[in-house]
Amino acid sequence: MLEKKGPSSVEIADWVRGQIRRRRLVPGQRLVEIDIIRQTGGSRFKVREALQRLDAEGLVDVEEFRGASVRNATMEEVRQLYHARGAMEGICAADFTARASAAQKAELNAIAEQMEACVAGPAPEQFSRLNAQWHNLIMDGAGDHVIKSIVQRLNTPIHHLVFETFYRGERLRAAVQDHRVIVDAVMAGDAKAAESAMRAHVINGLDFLSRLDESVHFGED
Amino acid sequence: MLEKKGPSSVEIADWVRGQIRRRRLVPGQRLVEIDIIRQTGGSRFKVREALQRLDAEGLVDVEEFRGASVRNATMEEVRQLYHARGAMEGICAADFTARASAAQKAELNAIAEQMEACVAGPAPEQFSRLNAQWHNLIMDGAGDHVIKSIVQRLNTPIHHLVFETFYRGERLRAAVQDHRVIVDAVMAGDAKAAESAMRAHVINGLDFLSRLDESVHFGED
DNA sequence: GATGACGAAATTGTTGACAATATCGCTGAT
DNA sequence: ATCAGCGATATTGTCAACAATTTCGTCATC
Repeated sequence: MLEKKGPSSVEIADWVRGQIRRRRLVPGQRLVEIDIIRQTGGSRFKVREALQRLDAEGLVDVEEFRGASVRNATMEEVRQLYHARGAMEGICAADFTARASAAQKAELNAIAEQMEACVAGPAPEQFSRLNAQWHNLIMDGAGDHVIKSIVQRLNTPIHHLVFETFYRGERLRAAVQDHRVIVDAVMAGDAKAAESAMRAHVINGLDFLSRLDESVHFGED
Repeated sequence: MLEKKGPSSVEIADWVRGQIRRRRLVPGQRLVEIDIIRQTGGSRFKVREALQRLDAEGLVDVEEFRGASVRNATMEEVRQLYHARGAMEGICAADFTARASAAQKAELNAIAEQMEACVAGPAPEQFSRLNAQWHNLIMDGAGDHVIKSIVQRLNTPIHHLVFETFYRGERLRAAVQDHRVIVDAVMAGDAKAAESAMRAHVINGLDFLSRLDESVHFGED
């Protein structure tokens, strides 16, 4: 008999993280323990452990006697997160160039081509999925697992922002161009060029976001 | 009346982190809840919350029914942590060049000069303290608080390794030279040069460590 | 003497009840 | 009508007892 054990604190933390990524929980919203218990089936103890984890990750803010709430990033914090991410993914691009297998490099190119074909399409979800695949492939092929986990943690608070940008056609076209430059550098075996191109690519995303921010303010309540 | 409350989970986590940094707790060592309760005065609940936090930070490893133990970094993990740190501190060096006040830049130079005078001295602790001050000043002056907190988290598992290197005179001399190059770039207002010099400086530390690792193996039990 | 089963001790996981605190609505006086 | 004070309710913090699991020592057997 498989007795259904309740979820572990790690699984509960993953669940909350997923809710935040899907925008079912928005910045500033309070996380009431009872609600999480009802929705995940976990015990109160495990829920509180999970919230401590998320607080350590910087994703939620736990205040004494006032509970947890989803942290909301200022534009300056977003800027720093993007710069950090650009630097880390740049390292991965260089390592990918030097260490990835031929098959992985071919797949990188294949995904980039799929994205090119997808630019005109109406579904940003598809594009976003391919984009995630592409970036993950680089970090995996580089063998930089520690850096990958850091990047994923950095990304969670700004995940929805990244997704927002994919609703704009111009951003899609720019991203595809950036990817082409990076793939070419990788294929040519030029690690330094791949690194700086990847870094520029991420910073381009930040610039695009900054311009959006000037017209529509994300950070407001 | 100030009733002395027990330490919070954050304070307990800080205590454990400090013990690990001071090498009173070494990699692989098991962290028994009872012992931490006795030494910190915290309740079991808070101790467990603290251990979850540290697990989320990647500093300890919590296994089901087997408790927490200090995580033991492989040389490959150390390599990635150094590369990540180099990239992040590089960003800070560039931002420092662009954004720091004249007073902060003068202080940066002053600390560098103190370190130069300290090279011949017998106390690596003094040098290590100045080094930490110098690196913190750059991150503070750059205004990159988010990046600073990431760097500090990355550093904890390798803190003792960084300290080890300061026992060797040749490393001290090399570090002082690197610092001079960085300070000069900052003073000249050349952000790009400051960034690449800072990055090279951190990677130099890694190289030194790698050479040490070939003769003396740190990672063994 | 080596090996495996068994059980006691140590350690961690879980639960529920209770205390402390904040939040919000209500009452009443001005 | 407005606001201060007060109390009820919701939520979080704490603790102690109990259950589950691992670990280690013991003893019998081959």
